[in-house]
Amino acid sequence: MDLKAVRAFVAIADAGQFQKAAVDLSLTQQAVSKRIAALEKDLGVRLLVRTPRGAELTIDGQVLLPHARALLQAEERAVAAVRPGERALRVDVLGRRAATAGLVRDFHRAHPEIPLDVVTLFDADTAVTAVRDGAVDATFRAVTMPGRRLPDGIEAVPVLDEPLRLCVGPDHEFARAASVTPAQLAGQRIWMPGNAPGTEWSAYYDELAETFGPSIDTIGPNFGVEALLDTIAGSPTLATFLSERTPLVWPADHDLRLVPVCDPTPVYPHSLLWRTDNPHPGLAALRTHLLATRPRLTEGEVWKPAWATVTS
Amino acid sequence: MDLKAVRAFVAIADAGQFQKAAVDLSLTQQAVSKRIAALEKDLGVRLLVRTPRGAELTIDGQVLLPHARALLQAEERAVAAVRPGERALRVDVLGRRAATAGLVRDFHRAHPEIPLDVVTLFDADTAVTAVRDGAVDATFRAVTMPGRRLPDGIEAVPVLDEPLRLCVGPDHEFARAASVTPAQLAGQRIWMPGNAPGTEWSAYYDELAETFGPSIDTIGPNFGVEALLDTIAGSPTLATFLSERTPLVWPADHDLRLVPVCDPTPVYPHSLLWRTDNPHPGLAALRTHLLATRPRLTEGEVWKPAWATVTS
DNA sequence: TAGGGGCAACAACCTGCAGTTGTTGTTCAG
DNA sequence: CTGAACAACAACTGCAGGTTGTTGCCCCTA
Repeated sequence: MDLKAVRAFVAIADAGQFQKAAVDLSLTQQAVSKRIAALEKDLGVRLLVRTPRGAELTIDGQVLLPHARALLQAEERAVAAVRPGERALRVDVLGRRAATAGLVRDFHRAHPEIPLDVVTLFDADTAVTAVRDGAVDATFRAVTMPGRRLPDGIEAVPVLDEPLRLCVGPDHEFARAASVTPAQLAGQRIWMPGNAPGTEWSAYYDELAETFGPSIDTIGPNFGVEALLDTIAGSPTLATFLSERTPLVWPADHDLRLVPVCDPTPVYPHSLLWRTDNPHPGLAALRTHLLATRPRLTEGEVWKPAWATVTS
Repeated sequence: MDLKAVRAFVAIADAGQFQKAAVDLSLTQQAVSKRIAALEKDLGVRLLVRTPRGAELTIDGQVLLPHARALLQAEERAVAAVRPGERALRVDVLGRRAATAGLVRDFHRAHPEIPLDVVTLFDADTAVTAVRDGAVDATFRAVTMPGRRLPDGIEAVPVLDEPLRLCVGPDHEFARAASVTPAQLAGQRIWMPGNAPGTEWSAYYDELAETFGPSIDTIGPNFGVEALLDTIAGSPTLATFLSERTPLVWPADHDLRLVPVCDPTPVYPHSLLWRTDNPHPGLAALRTHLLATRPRLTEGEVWKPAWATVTS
């Protein structure tokens, strides 16, 4: 299917005749005629009945018309999404399964009128660079990276401290525990696949392991969260960290437990980063929304990596 | 924007490299490379970063990808809508403002899983022919047309008797009447634009005028229902017929009245027509839904044209 | 460190299609 | 009966989109 032909079809449906449609499209009548002939041959149905006074839609034409308009609209949206200037608000999230993706979803529900594009960049470094260059308008990250400082003109505000939960199967040693302490995790095997080295997730878990002693496998093949939970559910020794905010379709036949971790509670500190002089109107709305809906900090003592402390 | 290029882009995003995408598309790597180059030039942004081990999405590429998929999906739906066989259920309604359009909307709400296309054909004759030829699966019409009989193999069942309401402005003689009788309408001027001669609407109002004596203008330019209501609201003599089921955005500043017509109540008899041997699964669902939600007949005496009486 | 493999871009060529101009055939209004 | 309006048909042309052949880059391995 050729979009130029579709555009010609819609133009004729609007104009009622080939001639006028051709003028609208800055083409000759013959060119329009050919486009329609090609489209009709493509689809195998007649779309227009040619009369001496113009053209009328056949039944198939009537049926196609709204779909054709939708198609052109989809094209327009696609082009607009990457058009420099006046494009949709672009937000980078750590991962589509992470809690920040939920925050963005909430924002979209609250402000459906603001066009939104969500991307996932490789690591905080890439994300900060992208924000600085204006390639994305905002990013949810744990600031700052170890040994790094934010570039000038980039602002950050903490929006969510995400407490970790230990996810274990029914035969695990902690399956019936009301809670565990990080100290109890020393020597445990915790599996966190899908965290590429160099990302701040990986750095976070590395520091957590170094501080409290569990062995955390942040590498290894990532076959998706379903496969991960499958493995956890069947193992008496393996565990993983999950957030209670992680939007999951919990498999009904897996008897998994989410055990809180306390004294201190390891939290993953999400902040919103943006460029101070970014004039995008959606950005201000996003900041306002996030601050308004920001939950209270976790009660009790929390732990986060030293490098992740936000000054604000 | 060229759909072939978009398809190449999505193929690369899925495959991770030009080479494999080219194989998937049954093209050479060079052709795919050219398509992407053209697309990038078109959009004015770089979509892919070429690496020695394949290609990765840029930020713009990440943003475009879901839009590109949506675009291809819209194309697929458009093609499917006119593909002979296994296409969506096609229903013809008298007009998108008429009550039958509301019935179809209700059906779609009740069965969103059944793909539906709505068309509006010129008159009952065209509609019945279309049903006979299989071009549409069902039509809502007033059967039978004067002097016509339904072709063999076409079945009809009455689904709605739509009572007419007289719509008048605040200065009209009947503006404060609780109801009027058709006999009272003798000599009144009633304006029903947009009913082309030869359609059953027109035939209906002609017979109504002949039976009870009002003068009904079924011709004249149709500037849309808003313009009609505008005129009615300002005139002390003009009136029009509306159905209370007509889905309208009632203009707040127009003090229009809908006066019931009784003794007898003129009703517009909508029936569903379909081809007995049409195997479309959605058709059975539509019939079932309509019969289940069919309202009781209007109370009191009703009037309808002799030719519109349904034998069932 | 050299060599081979894998990948994408570049170059040259070729086919065909999309556009143009010119013309015909049909219908309708005056 | 004639002219105007409209769409289809015919012939020509240029370039877009494909092909094959080749280069250049990077990475892995011996």
